[in-house]
This record gives sequence, structure tokens and C-alpha cells, in this order.
Amino acid sequence: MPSSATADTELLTVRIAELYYDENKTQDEIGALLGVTRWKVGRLLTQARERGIVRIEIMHPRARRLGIERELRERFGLKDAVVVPDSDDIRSRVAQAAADYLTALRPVPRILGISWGRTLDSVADHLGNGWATGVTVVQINGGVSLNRRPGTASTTAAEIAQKGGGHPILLPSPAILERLETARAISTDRTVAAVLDRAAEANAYLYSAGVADSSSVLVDSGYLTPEDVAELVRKGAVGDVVGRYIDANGNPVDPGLDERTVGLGLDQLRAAETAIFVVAGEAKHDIARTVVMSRLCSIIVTDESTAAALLEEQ
Amino acid sequence: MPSSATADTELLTVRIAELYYDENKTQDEIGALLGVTRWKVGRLLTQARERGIVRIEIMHPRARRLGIERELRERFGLKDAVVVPDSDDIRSRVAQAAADYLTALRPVPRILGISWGRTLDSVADHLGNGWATGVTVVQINGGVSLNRRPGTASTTAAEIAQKGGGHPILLPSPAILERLETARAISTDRTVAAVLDRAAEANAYLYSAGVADSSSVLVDSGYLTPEDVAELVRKGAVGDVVGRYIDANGNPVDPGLDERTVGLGLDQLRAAETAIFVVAGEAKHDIARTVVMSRLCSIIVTDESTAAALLEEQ
DNA sequence: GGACAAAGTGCTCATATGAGCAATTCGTTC
DNA sequence: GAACGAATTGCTCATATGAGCACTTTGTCC
Repeated sequence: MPSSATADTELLTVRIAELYYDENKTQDEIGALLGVTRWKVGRLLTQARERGIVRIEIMHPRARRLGIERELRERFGLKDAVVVPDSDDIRSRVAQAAADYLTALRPVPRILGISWGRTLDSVADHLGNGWATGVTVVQINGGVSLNRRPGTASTTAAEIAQKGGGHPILLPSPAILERLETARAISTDRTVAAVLDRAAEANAYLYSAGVADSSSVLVDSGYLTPEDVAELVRKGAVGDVVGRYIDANGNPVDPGLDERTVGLGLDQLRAAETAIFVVAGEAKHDIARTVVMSRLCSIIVTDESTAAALLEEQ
Repeated sequence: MPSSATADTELLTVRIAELYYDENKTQDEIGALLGVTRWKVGRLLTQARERGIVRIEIMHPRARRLGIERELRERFGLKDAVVVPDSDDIRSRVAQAAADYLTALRPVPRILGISWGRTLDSVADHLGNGWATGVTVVQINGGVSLNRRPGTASTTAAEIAQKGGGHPILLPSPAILERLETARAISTDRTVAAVLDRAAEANAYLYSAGVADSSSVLVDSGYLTPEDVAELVRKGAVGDVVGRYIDANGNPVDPGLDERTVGLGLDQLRAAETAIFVVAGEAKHDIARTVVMSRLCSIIVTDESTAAALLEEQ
């Protein structure tokens, strides 16, 4: 009777698991109690764990998924990856994880380049005081908001700098300019150029990405109209990274627009030793894939389902 | 900064737990990796388990709650207790647990006394072939169904006996008789008396209990009318055990009715070495309490929430 | 029925781990 | 600032545990 033998073993396994994990008896004791050798007890316990009869879970808002992180690192050649288990407040948990990562980053960065947006804001909130000592926080893309949400970009930088015992350097420029000449003029202007030079020297970058649709912060802030974005999408735009719209291959969708965008170039980001990319949420799966595949980041901080989406193809 | 120190420790604990349980690294390795001594790693792991950061669960239909079982044994002086975790099919899981218990019972009973009803039926179904060798299964209370469900009681006994390689002995009598004289006459009748004698000799009893309301099997089978039951409830009936209605103290509610009930007496059950009581479900919390408190059983097989209800009072 | 591969078993031994204890640090109270 | 008790730390040592291996059992194919 093979099936009943299997059932017997399974039942035995369950009893053993209970005695070991709930009653914390020793494998010897269990063996004596149930009439099996302690080696068999040990083997059945291993099986119980492998077969999922015994489930060990780490229940904590700051828990991570190290297994998936390893897969991401290996699959995409990343320097590091941080994956947070799915939950109802992923955005906040991912931001927390990014803040934790930044805090634990060694060597402590002397200059940190950051983008801006809702995600970065949230990371700033989750950072603890003293996360660094005397850090210079430089904006890496134009940050003056044209419409509402005044000062968001600058307060993010200020908060991160202040909590790291340092000071922010703001990029005094719009994100996107209307005319190419203006963009060139502003980029070479002493005050702006100096900031971009500091940005280029940063030891680490921390940035997020936007989705290419009318919900974009760039639309919200008045740099682009919903029609502009629709046009970009037609040309293959997946989303924006530090203000620059890219296609599925990670290249600027619209070279003209790209030239009118003020800030660190994508290639500078690609060349960076430590480029930390923070993404969360279903909507950003596509742009996340693009960023990771086109090697725009060396480190990713994300949620489990985004990570799964990245890993699932072919 | 006390709170931030606490937060740090907690975060460290989470990291340690991940490395230990998910990545199965050794405590040494973890210590080296995170810059703490291996003893601290060990201590934090213990804390993590105690504080519920690490949750170890045994996910299996036949899992049990040994901790609660121990409490039940101690609190009520039971010989044994079997508690199954709550789930959506408690009835079936509890029946399975009872079947498992019976199978593992040593010494293997030569004579088993059983009651009948939905619960017992289910236990019979869950028993495996060869659970005993040559067992005699005796009905301990009258079992002829008056209305529908013909033969239910006898098939239960037959199934248990057959699977145990033995034969059933049926009690050829109604559960409750209308007149006292008939009851006396039938109980002293050779065929019935012989069965009751065997029942009294049983090495173990297995029975369930009914709730005192119109859903009772005794109503269903036509022995009592819904009005009869309503009257009994008025007199304090909580439910029935082997066909006998008892009050909260475990005494017969209606001595007249009790005398007209054919089967093993409650005191015989109380005196038994091995009286296994199987109950499941919210509705039976009260009768379960009564049975346990009035020492009608020496072993209880039940679900977690029933057990919790038993344990919760003062 | 015999031969062979696969799975399972009992064991040795190196290693990982928890209990228990002395030394230290920390936080409080005077 | 001194004195005290409580918590925390690093450690020793006994014990629990898993890896690896020879041996046995089981199942399968000819």
C-alpha cells in the first residue's frame, strides 16, 4: 500500500514538526517519543521545510526578500538589489527600504545626486536624522515647479541634506525648456554649470522614474501638456528618468526634447558606480524593466511584484 | 536616543532573521557579516521568535495545537486532548483527527463502544483500513432511525468494524421509548441486555454530542418533536450525550425521559478509562463545556475555537 | 528468480547552538 | 558624583544538529 505508507510518513512528519517547532523538543526526544531514530527525525524535518509543511515567515514592515534580490543581481548584473515583500502600502515600504539602504551605504557618500518627485519625497521622509555626516545633496535634474506643488523639489533635497548633517545644492533651472537655445544658454550659465559639475562628481545617485502618461509629474508641474506626452508615447516612450523620456531600449525618444532637458545625462548615470533606482507599484513595471535592462542603475530598490515582473520573462 | 536605538536593534533583528531563516547562513557568518558577535545573533533570533517577528507555522490539514492540548489536559484533568487548528472544514478535520487518534490508540481496543450521528459517521469515513485488528464495535445507545436516514446508525458501526477487521454489534432498540414499561422490558430482553453487557465491557468509547434544539438528530429521526425539545430546553437542557439530555451540570434534565432512553448510562461513561468525545463547531461550545466539566469524557477531540471557548472562562 | 539502480537507513564526526556564568555597562537614585 | 540594581555582553562548555558515508532495503527490468 504505497499511498497509505506515504500518508503515514506525512502524518509522522507533521507530528515531528509540531513537537520540534511548537513544543521545542529535541530531535532525540522526538525520536524516542515516536519510535524513530533521531536521524530520521532530522531528515523528515528537512523535508517538512522543503515541502512547505513548515512555513517560516518573517513578519515585519522592514522585511526583505533576499532570494529574489539575489536573482535580480545575477540576472541583470546589478551591484545590489533590495526587494520588499508585497503589502498594502508598498510605496511607503519601498521608500523606507531606500532610506535604510542609503543609511547603511558604505562608504558614506560625501556628495549625493538626487532627482525629485513623489517617491524621492517619501524617501526623504523616511530617512532618519544622522543618516550621513556632512553630505552634500545635489539635484541632478531641473526642479522648479511651474504650477502648484511649489518648492517640492527643493524641500526634498533640503530634507535629505539636513537629516544627513549637510547642505543641499539646488539646480536653479526648469526641467525642460521651450527652446533649444535657452537650454544651451542656461546649461552653460555659471551658476547652473557649477551645479551640474558637482552633480557629475557625486559618489552616489538616488532617483526614481515616471510613467509616460498624463499622470506624470512633469505634466503636473506644467512642463509638458497631456498632448505632448501622448505624442511621446506614440513615438515609443515608456517613461522618464531624471526628466528624460526614454523608449524601451533606454534611449531618448525625442532627441530634440532631450536636448531641451536640463540635468545630468543618461550616460553619466550609466557610468556611475552607485546609481540607486527606487520604483514601486504595478504602473511602473514597464519603466522599471527599461531602466534595469538598459543598465541605467546599478542598484534597484523595489517591491516583490515588480521584481517578479522583471524576472518572469523568457 | 532610546527610540532610534530600539529601531536599530529591531532592524538588525529582521536582517538577522532573514539571513538565518531565508538564506540559511550560520549564526557565525551572520555575526561576521553584520558586525556583531554570534551570541548576540543567537539572542536576537530567540527574541525574534518570541516577539513574533519570525513566525513558524505548520501548514497541514492534520496539524494540531499541542500547546492548547496541554492546557486542556491540565485545566480539566483529561487523559488526553486533540485540538485541530481552525479552518473552513472543521467538522471534517476534527473527524479526521478522531480517526487518527483511534488508529494510534494503544493498546488497540478489542471492544469499542460508539454512539451514532453525523460526527461519528464522518469519523468512520476518515478511518483507514486496518486501523485495528479484529475489533468488536458495539453501539452504546439505541439506534434505529424512525424516519428517513435509514440505517445510518448501523452503517457507521459496520464501517468502523469492517475497517478494523472486526464485526459490529448493533443495539436492536429505539433510542427513546414512549412508555417506561416498554423501555424496561426492552432493556431486560435477552438480545438487548446482551448488547448492553458487551457495551459495558468496552475498552474504549467514542461518541459525540448533540445540541438541544430542533436541529437535533433525535428530532430528525423522529424520537422527539421540536416541542419536546423546547420543553427540555426550558428545563435547562444543554444538549444530549449518547441520547440522554443533560443540563449544565451534566445531570439528566428529565429523569423520566432518561429512564425511557435505552443505552449505556452516563455514569458508565464517566467511569470509563477511555471515553473519547468528539466535538466541532461554534454551536456545540456549550455542550462541549458541559461534557468536559462534568467529566463525561477522559479524552476530547475538537477544534481550536471550541478549545479556546473552554479555556477562556475565569 | 536474479541483477541492478534508486531510495532509505544507521552511523561517525565536525560543527552549530543554547544554557549558564562572570564581567561590564547602563540607568537610577540619593 | 557615588552607589546600587538591572540589563547587556562575551565567554566556556555541554549538547544538538547536519554532512558525508557505508550498508541495507526496495522496486524494476530482463
